[in-house]
Amino acid sequence: MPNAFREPFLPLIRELVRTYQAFEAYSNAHVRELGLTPPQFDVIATLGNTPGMSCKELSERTLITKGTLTGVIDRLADKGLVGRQALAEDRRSVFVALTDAGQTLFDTVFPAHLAHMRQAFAAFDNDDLARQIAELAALRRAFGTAMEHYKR
Amino acid sequence: MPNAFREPFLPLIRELVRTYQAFEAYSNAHVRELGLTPPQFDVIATLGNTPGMSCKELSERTLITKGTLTGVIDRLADKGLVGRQALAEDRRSVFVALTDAGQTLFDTVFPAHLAHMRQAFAAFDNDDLARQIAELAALRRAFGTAMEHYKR
DNA sequence: CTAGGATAGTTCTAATTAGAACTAAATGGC
DNA sequence: GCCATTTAGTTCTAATTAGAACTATCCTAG
Repeated sequence: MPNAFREPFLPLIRELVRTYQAFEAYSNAHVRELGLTPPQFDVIATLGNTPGMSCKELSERTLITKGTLTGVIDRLADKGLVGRQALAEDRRSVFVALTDAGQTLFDTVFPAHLAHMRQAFAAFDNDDLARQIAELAALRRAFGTAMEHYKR
Repeated sequence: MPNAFREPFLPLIRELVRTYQAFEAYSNAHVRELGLTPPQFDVIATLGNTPGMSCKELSERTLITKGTLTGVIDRLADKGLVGRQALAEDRRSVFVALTDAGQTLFDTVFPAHLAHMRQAFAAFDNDDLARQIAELAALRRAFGTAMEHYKR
């Protein structure tokens, strides 16, 4: 959203959007080479080395909306990578876990992806990372606070 | 993409994703109230106060891919907000500009949206903004550099 | 205990996304 | 001038997105 009006925050918005897109481009280039879509990878990564979890928890952890998550899980189930089970203690809930094939895939692709991402961060030390995290957190909180006021 | 492995950059990735999503949630809540989708708003904002431009330039400025842009422009044209024209000097090109109705809408919604976004940044001074821009730019360049090496 | 309200997951809609395929047009090396 | 290559925009596919509607289930106040 360019166009003048001399608002000093506009360049920051632009930088945030471009940084996020650069991240996605870099991360997703690798994920797609693994034969997965980005959301599919997120689900597998989140389920990896866990006994599984409810759709609700998976949605919260991956930030994928529940409507979309159903489709993502469907397609992963079709690939034989995840399985669904009813939950006895809450019959509205569905328990989702990696299959053996899914866990095997996780064991292969997750370390590879970490190595891929690590390359982008090679030039940053821990102080750099901590500083960037703090700046982003401040920004995120500002949007969250503004959102609370807006919804009022 | 949670899961241990103790990689110090993982929290930064998470923060970037969450900050971007917080931005989108805040920005889009307002845009949707204006009766537009986020990409539609971007196109109108980009075309506002300009004589118009080619699809290619519009795509570059909004970061909307050309396949998607065709659909976005189609729907804006259906709303009577933009018009298309052939370009005499390059017959492959299409020139896109706001209609009078589109420019009127821009004159109404763009300042409103700036005011909306300004609220989120109220607590930041110009030094804050400059610092955040610099941190994000460093991060973006790191992804860009890693991407160049990856493509090689 | 009961009923109203909240919730989990699925289904649905309109829109968007990446990227490929395509056609028409432009470009530039030879 | 010719032709191979590149490019602009459209069309297409599979997947995803936000959010609403829905059904079944759970929770809690009275």
